[in-house]
Amino acid sequence: MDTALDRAVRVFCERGYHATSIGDLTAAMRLATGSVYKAFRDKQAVFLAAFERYATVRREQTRSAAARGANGRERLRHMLLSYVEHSQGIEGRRGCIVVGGAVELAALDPEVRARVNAQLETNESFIAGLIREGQADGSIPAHVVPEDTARLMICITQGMRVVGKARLPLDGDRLVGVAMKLLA
Amino acid sequence: MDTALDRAVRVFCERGYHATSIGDLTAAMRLATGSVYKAFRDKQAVFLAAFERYATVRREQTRSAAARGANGRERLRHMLLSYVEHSQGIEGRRGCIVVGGAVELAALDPEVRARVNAQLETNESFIAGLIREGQADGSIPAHVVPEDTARLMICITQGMRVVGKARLPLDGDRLVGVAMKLLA
DNA sequence: TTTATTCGGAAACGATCATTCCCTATTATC
DNA sequence: GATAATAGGGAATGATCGTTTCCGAATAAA
Repeated sequence: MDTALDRAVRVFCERGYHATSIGDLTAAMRLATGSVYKAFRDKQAVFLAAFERYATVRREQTRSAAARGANGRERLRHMLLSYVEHSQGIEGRRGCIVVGGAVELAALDPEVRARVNAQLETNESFIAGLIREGQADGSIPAHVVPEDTARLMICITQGMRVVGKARLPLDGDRLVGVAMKLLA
Repeated sequence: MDTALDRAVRVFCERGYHATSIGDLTAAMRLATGSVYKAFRDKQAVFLAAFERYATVRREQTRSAAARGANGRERLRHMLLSYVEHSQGIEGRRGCIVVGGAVELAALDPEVRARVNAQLETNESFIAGLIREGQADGSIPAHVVPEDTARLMICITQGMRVVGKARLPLDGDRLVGVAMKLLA
């Protein structure tokens, strides 16, 4: 079932919510129509489950990428680099279900909007935490405002997914090199 | 007709492409079904026309906002501030048709993807130009790389539209204050 | 005044959508 | 070994989609 959900994630990432038919889902999940409706109340429920699954996986990936840094500043650098990588190539082309949910459904579905907000705020808190760690270990100046910088970095990461979906190339080292100025 | 197209822009911004039915369009444009198909080949053509209309208006708004600055650095500051304002409140909630096109259609419609790319690259060139102006007038250090910084700023602006659509509040002065560090 | 033409409006079309229902295996229980 | 219960597969359903077609009104030409 989790593997079926992973396949649903891919379809929703690639095609978004409205362009994904139940037929697309059953084909991707290798499940019949009836089976999908046995497991989920309706299409929105499939989307919400896929959303949570995606968010969980991405949270872990982001955290493990950050963990590779030796101090707060380096952890932020690795996190940003990880975001660029995921915004590029096949995965970048496929897209992010959080960005898709925000753009396609935030205005139409309060339930989805709440999940998107929760995910964005969780990420923002994580980034702000990394900044504070950096200030504690001396790798980031004290005058950096964690909340403001974190919110701008959220804009950067979400924007990278948009640009990546449009297939503009992103150079990780150069982009992150510039972005690290925000911690000066 | 241009006023009808403006109404179509609003609907496509708010609901995206697939969630907007011809019925939604005719209601918003105050046109009958037949009249829409007299003026446009199909739904995609309406979207492309709305896209171009939106892009043109936004280009002018961005340029006139930038023009309020006395030097390159100040022009960039005003441009970023303008983007935050447009990403907030009613207009932010409504959304950006370029971001919507990128997220919802870039993977499915090569024609839309080409328009999105063109719009992003135009904006990026404009920003890179402002940076070079700032370097020429001494308001921006010479070691700033125009292309890399411009691409990151594109990520920032597109990301702000995503975050604004999710209805997270954005503080213009604080956000732009942080972003201006990229020009240090 | 009459005729031809253009323009907008609404009904009708086939296709596709999300959803429901029913049937068939398979497993577990007694 | 028989039976009840459950999970999965696929056809049927009503609604809605994008699109086409036809009709009437308004305008311009004759």
